[in-house]
Amino acid sequence: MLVERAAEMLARREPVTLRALVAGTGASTMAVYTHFDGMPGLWRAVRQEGFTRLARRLDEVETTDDPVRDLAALGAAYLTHALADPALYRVMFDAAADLDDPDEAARSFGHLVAAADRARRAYRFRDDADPAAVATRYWAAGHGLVMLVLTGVLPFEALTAHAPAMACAEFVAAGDDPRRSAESVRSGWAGVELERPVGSDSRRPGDV
Amino acid sequence: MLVERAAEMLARREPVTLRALVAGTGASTMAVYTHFDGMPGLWRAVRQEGFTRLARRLDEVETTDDPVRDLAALGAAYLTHALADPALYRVMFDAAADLDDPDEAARSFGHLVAAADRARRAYRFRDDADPAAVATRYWAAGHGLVMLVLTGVLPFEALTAHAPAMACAEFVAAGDDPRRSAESVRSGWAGVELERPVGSDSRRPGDV
DNA sequence: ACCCTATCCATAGCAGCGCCATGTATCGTT
DNA sequence: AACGATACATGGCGCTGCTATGGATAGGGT
Repeated sequence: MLVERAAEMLARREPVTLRALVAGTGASTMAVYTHFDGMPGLWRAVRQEGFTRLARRLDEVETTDDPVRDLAALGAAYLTHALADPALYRVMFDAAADLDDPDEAARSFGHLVAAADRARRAYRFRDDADPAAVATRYWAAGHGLVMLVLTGVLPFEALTAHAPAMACAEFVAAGDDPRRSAESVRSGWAGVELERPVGSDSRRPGDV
Repeated sequence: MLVERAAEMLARREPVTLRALVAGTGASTMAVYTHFDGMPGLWRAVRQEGFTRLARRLDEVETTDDPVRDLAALGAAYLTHALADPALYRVMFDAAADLDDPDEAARSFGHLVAAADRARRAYRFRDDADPAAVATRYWAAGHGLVMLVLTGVLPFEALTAHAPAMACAEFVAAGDDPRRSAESVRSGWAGVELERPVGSDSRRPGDV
């Protein structure tokens, strides 16, 4: 499939051009137009693929009786996804509002909202802590951190140095006890080993 | 100057191409090569211009005897800068690690570190709260939020809905009292009216 | 006053890009 | 078996960033 091939080229840091994409597949450039309605359509499909992979990864995070731990685990899975294919992650959020099926992205976000709501019902978060708001802030914080790392502004080590603390900050702000929060986050991150991306990403505007 | 012109075209959402850039200036395409060493060099200069404008904006934020308020005010100025020219902000962080003068970006960051350090010395933050770490987390959180808004993932209203709360979360995590923190943030945001960008940004990969 | 040198820029043309009009082949339907 | 629809290969268009070449201008040394 051309979308997978595009994702591979993205991961290999090859420029994803129309001709390079179809070369070797036996297909011609027209295939991109009949199936994706041109390059913008292909990029849209690639973004969709990125969100599909993310959803798959978040689906695998198991639900425990500690919802704050689950939130931390979801965050760790999210960062793992971003590091697994940094170029794909950047493409995902280059125009994340333009997807074929926005519901898939919403479904991933729903994992966060559900966990936040469970934390509220378990009296870890305040009763008036809006789960959607907590999820949004948690997500935005993680997105910002990982983006700064992927663009080379912050070093790779910044992820492990700051991600758990930032998660804790949001959870405590939502009402969780600081000590319990720290313990849950530690537990949610247990076994997660973030892997440094293969090469520093130094795209320029105009690159893919 | 070609850099200002590029920034204007960016703000007008015109595609910034080499020929369109020099058209009307009397200059020819070669000027970009003698002065900027090609388009990548021009983009680097545009990013630098973006960080210069940011630094100027942060310089104007006054220092008071409430360092947490100052942190909030710096954050508000940062978001104001991002909204003043969303396209420029996106270009800035497209390859923010590649600048002619990285010290300028560091100087802006230094404002945050200095304010965090003053908060620590004023016993608002814990004594072991590393000012650089606090500044980094605060920055990452704000960057993530504003990026999600600029890419159209979150609505404009998300800024005012979440930015102060996210700031508070970081400050409290650094040791500040929740009530005092909320009051300082409110004070730092006083008078700041974020303006919705002119049009929703719907770039695609390959666009500028 | 002269020329030599260095810098800058205008011209024109290159290869590559996304895109699409056209003609051909292949498939499923009746 | 004949038809209609869909998918694809070809070739070329206009655009992009880029650069080799040559002309113009200014500054300094003799």
